[in-house]
Amino acid sequence: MTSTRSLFWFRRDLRLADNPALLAALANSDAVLPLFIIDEEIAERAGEYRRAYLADSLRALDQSLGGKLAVIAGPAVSVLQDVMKRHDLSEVYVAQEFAPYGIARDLAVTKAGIELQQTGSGYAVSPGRVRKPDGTNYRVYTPFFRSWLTHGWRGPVAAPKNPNFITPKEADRNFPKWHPPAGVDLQEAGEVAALARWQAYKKGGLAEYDQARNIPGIAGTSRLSPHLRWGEIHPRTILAELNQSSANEVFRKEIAWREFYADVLHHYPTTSREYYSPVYETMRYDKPGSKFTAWCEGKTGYPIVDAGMRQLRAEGWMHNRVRMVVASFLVKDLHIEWQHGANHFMKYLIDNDVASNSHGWQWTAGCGTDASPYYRVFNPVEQGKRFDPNGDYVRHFLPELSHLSSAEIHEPWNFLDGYLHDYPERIVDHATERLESLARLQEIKAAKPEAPKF
DNA sequence: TTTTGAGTTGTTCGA
DNA sequence: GTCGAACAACTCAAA
Repeated sequence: MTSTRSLFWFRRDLRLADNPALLAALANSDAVLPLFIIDEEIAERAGEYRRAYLADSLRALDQSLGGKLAVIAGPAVSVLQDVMKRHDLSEVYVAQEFAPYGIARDLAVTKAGIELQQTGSGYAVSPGRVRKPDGTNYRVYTPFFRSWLTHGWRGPVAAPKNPNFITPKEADRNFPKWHPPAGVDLQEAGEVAALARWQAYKKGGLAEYDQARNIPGIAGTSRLSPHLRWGEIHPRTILAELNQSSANEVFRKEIAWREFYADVLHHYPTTSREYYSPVYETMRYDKPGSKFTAWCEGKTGYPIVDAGMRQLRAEGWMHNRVRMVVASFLVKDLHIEWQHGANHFMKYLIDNDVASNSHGWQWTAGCGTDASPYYRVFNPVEQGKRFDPNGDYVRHFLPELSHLSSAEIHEPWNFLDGYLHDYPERIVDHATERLESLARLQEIKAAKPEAPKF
């Protein structure tokens, strides 16, 4: 019998535990070369934050593999062809990808004559699997969630035992030397860190998740999003350990939101960039200019908005409640199209998942899968007072407001010393822009019905 | 087919 | 300050 040598191509599944595709590679081969391909086009586009996180995650993965991870930069097709030839590898094992870029890349690989052995995906239920009784996909979250629960998923599988990995040549171990910008502290990457974070959160914050998740000033969320984005932990691993308590149920629903948005993007692949509700494309918007710059820099004059935008630059991450507030502000107070905000987020976020990002933005912009009958316009002052009542979050990211009391901090314009330390004046008046946004909505609502002539 | 009920995350207004 | 209704008649799922 001839020995079979295969390639395992790591992409968005940078882990050994609960990785059925990796198990399939090892089960069907005598030896497996683990490889990660650096896509230089993406690396160029990605910000320093994302790149630094990936570099950290690759180092962690290599450590788990006993120093046997090959890392090669270049176009996927030519790297695969070259590596397979040089190492005499006959099969390529992967987990299926569903984001537009991954789909296009894998299609190019397949068209070049390289067959991909696909097992599993980064979701408990792969996109496209949850269907209504009539076979069509869901467009509303709650019915999707119920159907997703009914569908169910397999349990987690253990990491491979005594795997026979091929040792790559030093020349094939080109780990990127990417670092975060000076003064930026990213959370630790890698499978070990992901599992440790999950276990600590399960023992600690999870029991209060339903209450604490909306308060950005405390560590009430799990911060597992970057780990899920890179597949350092699989959602199955998390779901298998959740119970029926209300806090666990809310957390399970957040996992399901990730799966819902992946499913929606799967069925409507252009919605990563285009309007899910096309009528919103006809709305009047303002071109991004100095106000957009102020938003990016956290200098809008609205404390909760500015604190969020500065957290993004400080940590490559932003609290979910605040993501909604800053997104609503960009679209409904500054009248700037959601794609500009989504691009900015993708550049900075270490959890940059295109499905969750684009559809999270579209939900807030009003053009997404929100089933609400009314047009939500977040009030940045009310949101600040309600979810950051002590001002802890604002104070942490806006030192120029740290002298203000919790009663003053969300409305510095009402207090004599509000601008003592050069905090910017408000760039717009929220009440005015809210009405402007509603007026622009009326324009498209009025234009939409094309009445028959007779 | 037609009908009925439900819909993540909100805000404002007036009692 | 608190609380319920209105928002606007919508879209979608499911029976």
